[in-house]
Amino acid sequence: MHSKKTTIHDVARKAGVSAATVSRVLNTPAIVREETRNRVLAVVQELSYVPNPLAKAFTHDRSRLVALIIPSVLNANFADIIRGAGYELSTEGYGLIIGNSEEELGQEVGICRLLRDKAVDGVIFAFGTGDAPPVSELNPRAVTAFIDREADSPYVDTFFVDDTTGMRRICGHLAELGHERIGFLGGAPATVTARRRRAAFLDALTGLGLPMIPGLHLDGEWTMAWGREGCKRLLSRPEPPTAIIACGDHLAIGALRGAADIGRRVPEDVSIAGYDNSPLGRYTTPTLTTLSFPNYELGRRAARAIIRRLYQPGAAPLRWTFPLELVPGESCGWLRNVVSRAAPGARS
Amino acid sequence: MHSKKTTIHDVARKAGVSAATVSRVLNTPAIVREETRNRVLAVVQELSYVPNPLAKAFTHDRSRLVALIIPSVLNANFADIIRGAGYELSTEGYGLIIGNSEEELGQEVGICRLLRDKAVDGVIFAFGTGDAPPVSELNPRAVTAFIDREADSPYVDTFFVDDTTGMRRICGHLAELGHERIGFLGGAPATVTARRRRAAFLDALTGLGLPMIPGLHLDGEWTMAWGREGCKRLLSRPEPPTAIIACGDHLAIGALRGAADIGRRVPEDVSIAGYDNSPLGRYTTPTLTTLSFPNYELGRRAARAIIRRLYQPGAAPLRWTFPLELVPGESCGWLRNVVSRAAPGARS
DNA sequence: ACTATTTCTGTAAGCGATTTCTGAAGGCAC
DNA sequence: GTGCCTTCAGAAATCGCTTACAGAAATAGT
Repeated sequence: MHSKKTTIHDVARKAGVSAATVSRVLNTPAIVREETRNRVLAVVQELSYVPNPLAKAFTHDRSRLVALIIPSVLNANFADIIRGAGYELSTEGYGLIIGNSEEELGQEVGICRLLRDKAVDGVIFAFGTGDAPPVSELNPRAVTAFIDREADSPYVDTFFVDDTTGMRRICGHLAELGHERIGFLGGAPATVTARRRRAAFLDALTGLGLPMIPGLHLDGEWTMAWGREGCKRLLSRPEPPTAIIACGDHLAIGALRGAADIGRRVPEDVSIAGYDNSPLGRYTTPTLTTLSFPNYELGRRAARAIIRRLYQPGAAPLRWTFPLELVPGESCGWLRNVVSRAAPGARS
Repeated sequence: MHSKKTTIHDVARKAGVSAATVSRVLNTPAIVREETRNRVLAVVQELSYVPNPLAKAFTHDRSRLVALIIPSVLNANFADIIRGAGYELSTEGYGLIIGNSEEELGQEVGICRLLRDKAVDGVIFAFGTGDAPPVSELNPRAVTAFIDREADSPYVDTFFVDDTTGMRRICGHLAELGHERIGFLGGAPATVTARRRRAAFLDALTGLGLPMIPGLHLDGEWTMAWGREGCKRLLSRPEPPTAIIACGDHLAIGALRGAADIGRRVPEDVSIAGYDNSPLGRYTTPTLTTLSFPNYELGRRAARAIIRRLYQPGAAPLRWTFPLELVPGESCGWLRNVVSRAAPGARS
C-alpha cells in the first residue's frame, strides 16, 4: 500500500506506449494521434498521475520561482507590492518567495545566498539599502528587476516613482494652506529612497521659494517609532514647524501619535503629511494627506518584467517612472493667522 | 565566454578525481583523504563551483521550500506570522513561499495546486476559511501545520490561541470598568476563527453574568471597512452599547475611525477593544486595548513543527494553545455614571 | 500496386547530482 | 612474505522527465 509514487513509466506501461509518448501527450498534445492521446489521458486520470515537479524543474533548468526582497513585511505598502507581484506571478504559474531583510543592510547577502539554493528564476529588489543588491550571490541565470533602486547593470528593468513631482505636490499643497515652516521627517539615510526623497523635498522648497531651515529636516529610520520620536522632537523646538512632511506613511502615523503624545492637535496645531498612500492612512484620525503611491502596480509591473525577461533575455531594459498625485486628507489644514505668521526670521 | 555552467564533472576532471569523490568532499568530507579533499576544495574555489540546486532537489526529492497560506498579506498580524516563520525557516536553509488567499474561500485550492507544482516540502495553513484545507491538492509528500484551524487528520501539528480565556479577560476588563451593554464586531462568519471568537465572547458574557443582547452582536468580514461600518451601525442604535469588542485589531482600528466619523469620542463616549495586538494598535489615538496575540511566535512554532516533521514523519502530533493576556490601552475607559446606567432593560 | 511523403511513436541519450557496490591501496600482525 | 582488515576512490546505476533521432506506420500520389 505504500506505492512509491506513480511515474511517467507507470503510465506508459499501463497505456502500452513509451514514456516519450506520455510526455508528448502532456506537453505537445498536437503531435500525437488522437486515439493514442485519449488512451494515455485515460490512464493519467486513472492513476491520477502528476509529473514530478522536481524532475521537471531539473530537466528544464527552471524552478518557476521568483523572489521578492523587501525591507519589511510589516509595512502595508510593501504588503501591497507583495500582493501585486503575487497576483501577476501566480497567474503565470510562478511561485513567490519572500525575502525580508528586516530593514537591515547586511541581510540581503544572506537572503540571496538562500535564494541561490532555491534556484529562483528571478528576483525583484524593492527599496532597501543604498548599496547595489548582491546579485553576484544569486544564481547567474536569475533575472532581476528593481523597484526604486538604481540598476548597476544593463538588462535590469527598473521602476521608480516621481519623487520630484510628488514632493512638489505636497509642498505646494502645504504652501497653499499658508505653511512656510515645514519640517521634514526622513527615513534611514542609508537607503537611496530616503536620500532621494530628501533631495526632492529640498528641491521643492527651493522651487516654491519657501524658507530653508535645515534644523527642521531630520533623518531617522523607517519605523513608526522614529516618526513618533522625530515629530515630538520637531514640535518641541522653540520655533516648531507648522507642518511636517513624513516621507513615508508609517512615519506619518508615528508622527500623528507623537503629536498626540504631547497634546498637539492635527491639523489645528500642526499639519502632517505622509507619502506613500498606505491603506491605513484612510483609517487614522485625522485621515492622512498623502501621495497616490502605486504599490500594487509596482509589484505587478516588476513581476511582469521578470516574466518577460525570462522569455526574452535580451529585451531592452525597461525604465518606468510612476507619477505621484496628491491624496488630500484631514491631516493638513490652513495655517491659522496666515498673515501674522509671515517669516519671523529667515533662518532658525 | 558563454561557459555553459560548471558541473560536478568539471570539478572532477580538473582535480583528477571522479565526480563521486567531489560529491563526497562536499557532502561527507570525513570519508575522503585530506590530501584529495584539499585538492578538490581548491578546484571548487577556483571554478567557484556551486552544485546545481535543481539537481540536488531532484535527487533528494526535497525542495527545501515551505509555504505559508494566509488570508491576507495586508494584515500586520499575518505579517508577523510571516516574519516568525521566515526567520525560523531561513535559519534552517528553507525558503518561504507566500500564498495569499485574499480572504476568499475558493482561492486556497488554486494556491495548493500551484504549490504542488513547486513541490513544497511543507505547508502552514494559518487562519482562513472554515472548510478543511485542500491538502489533497498538495504534493502527497508535503507535511502540514495549522494555525487556528482544526486538523482533519492525525500527523498534523496544530497551534491555537486560548480564545475562551482571552475573551473572558477583555469582557472582565470592560465589566470592571462598569460596562454592561457590550457590542461585538465579528469577523467573516465563514471562518472558524470568527465563529470561535464569537462563541468565546458569548461564553464570557454568560460567565460574567452580563446581559445578553443579541442585537449588539454583529457579524461581518475581516476588514477595516467593516469595523468602521459595523461600529457606526452599533452606535447609531437607539440604545447603543457603551463598549465594543472588535474581534480583531483591524476591525478595531476601523471601529475607531467609525466612531470618529459620527463624532463619538473614544473612550469618553464609547470604549473600544481590539483582539490581536497589532503593532498598529500602539500608534492609534487612543491606543488600543487588546490581547497579547503571539503572532510571531505562532509563525515560528508552526515553521519549527514543519521542519521537525520533515525529519521525523511519524512524530506524535503537536497541539499547542497559547494563552492570551490583556494589553491595556487608552481605548477603554470607565463608564460614566456607572450607577445610573444599571440595566435599562434586559433585552433590546 | 508501388513509391514518396507525412505522421506518428519508440529508442536512447542526456540533465547533474547521489549512492551502492566493488576493487585498489595501504597498514598491520603473524 | 602472506593474509586480512581498513581506508579511500572510481564505475555505474539511479532519480523522472525531455527530446533528438530514427524507424515504423499511415497516407497520398501516380
